[in-house]
Amino acid sequence: MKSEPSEFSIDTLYARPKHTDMWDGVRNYQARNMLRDSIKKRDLVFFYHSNCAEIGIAGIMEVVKESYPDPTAFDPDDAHFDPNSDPANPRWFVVDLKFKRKLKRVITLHELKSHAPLRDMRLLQKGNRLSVMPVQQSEWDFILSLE
DNA sequence: GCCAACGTTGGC
DNA sequence: GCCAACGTTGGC
Repeated sequence: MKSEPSEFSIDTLYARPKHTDMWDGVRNYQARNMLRDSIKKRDLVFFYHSNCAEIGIAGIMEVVKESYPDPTAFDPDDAHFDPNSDPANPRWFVVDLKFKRKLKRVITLHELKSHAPLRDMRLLQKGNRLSVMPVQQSEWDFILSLE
């Protein structure tokens, strides 16, 4: 999952009560579908820092609560308010994530691109802009071996 | 700040 | 249903 650290970083998550927060504000249907349907409790998730000085994978989170409606979609004062999301038929979803650990160092995008075993990673495909995307087990293991 | 890639909107 | 216009993402 991607976030701009100027908005919300791995350290922001750590500073939250119980090191846990909801992953709100996703407003893309493909990403929504993954949040809603595919991501399960106890899944592990890479925290990717985008659009910043050191772009790459910064840490690991754990899903502690499966999908439920994104409350920010119902709040007119929230930047992610969506008047078309009806509480009776919510359009957007969140999961709760708990900080697990930071990687020993940020594994940068540049470095990820340099490794053949990661060639097919969703993150590295051209034009990819999804903020939530799957990681294969083999990719996960390989990335952690780079630490 | 630039711009390629992509998603969404809305007129027709 | 098509597609031009527009907005957003995110690396550089």
